[in-house]
Amino acid sequence: MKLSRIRVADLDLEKTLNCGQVFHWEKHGRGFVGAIGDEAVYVEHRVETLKFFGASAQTIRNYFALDHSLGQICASFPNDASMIAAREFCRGLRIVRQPKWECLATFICSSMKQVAHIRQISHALRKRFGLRKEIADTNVWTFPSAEVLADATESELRNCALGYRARNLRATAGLIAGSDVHLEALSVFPDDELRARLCELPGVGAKVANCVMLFAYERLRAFPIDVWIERVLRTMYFPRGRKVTPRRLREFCDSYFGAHGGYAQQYLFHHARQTRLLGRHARGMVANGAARRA
DNA sequence: CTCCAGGGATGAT
DNA sequence: ATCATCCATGGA
Repeated sequence: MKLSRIRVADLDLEKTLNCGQVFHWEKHGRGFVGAIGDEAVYVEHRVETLKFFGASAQTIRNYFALDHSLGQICASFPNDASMIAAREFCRGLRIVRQPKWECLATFICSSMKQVAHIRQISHALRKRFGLRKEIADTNVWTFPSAEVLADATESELRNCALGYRARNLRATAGLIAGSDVHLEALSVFPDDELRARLCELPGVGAKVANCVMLFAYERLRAFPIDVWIERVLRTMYFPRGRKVTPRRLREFCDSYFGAHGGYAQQYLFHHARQTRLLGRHARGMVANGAARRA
């Protein structure tokens, strides 16, 4: 396995692959193995250098979004205490460009699941329905197509620990496979219409739609609000807020975090999770340092 | 054991 | 328009 190299500054591969935007990369040796589309890939980050095998430099650059200017993106964040801390902690974390179907399907499976279990579901679906590839003396599996999952029975999907999500995944796979919906074609729509179209799919609501927009359609303004982010918002941005409705939270996020709100969201999410801030063992211990309301 | 998780769909106020 | 419930499953 002869590794190719790309010069790259401003990348934290570990945070990028473990922050909860993508769920199938696994540590292997000094790097990670996974799949980019149907290609099995090994990647390893050294100082200022990304070493890789299994795909073209162009594919690697595109997937890891090495063209995103993190300097400009971070400069666009609001300068409150929470954002500054998250920005510092997540230095080098990039929002990658995921294949659309894979991202949509995975996030349909994500509802009411911890990140660790989403990884388990992703792996189970790949191993049961995907294609096995060998890389770096180990195996990885590609994500199964919508056609394959549409042909699976609900019972077969439930065997991948999907629970009640199996019905939604199968139904949405059917719409994609039957050409009722063309995920690539949705790229032409502006954010609001894209979100509305995605929300028409079974198992897709505002949160999942925003994840798919951010992680697969490169809509860097999309701001998914999940239970973690809601805790961050209520604690840091709306302390002593009594009647902060979901609608009010939504309006705040869309206006306050700016053009790269999705990046800001991912940084806040990963920072809160990794530092166990606001977790159920540390609730209420973050009274000071709260950001001033906008 | 209990509690909770990168929510969504449905039906009742 | 907001609110309550249910939905499977497994990690912590």
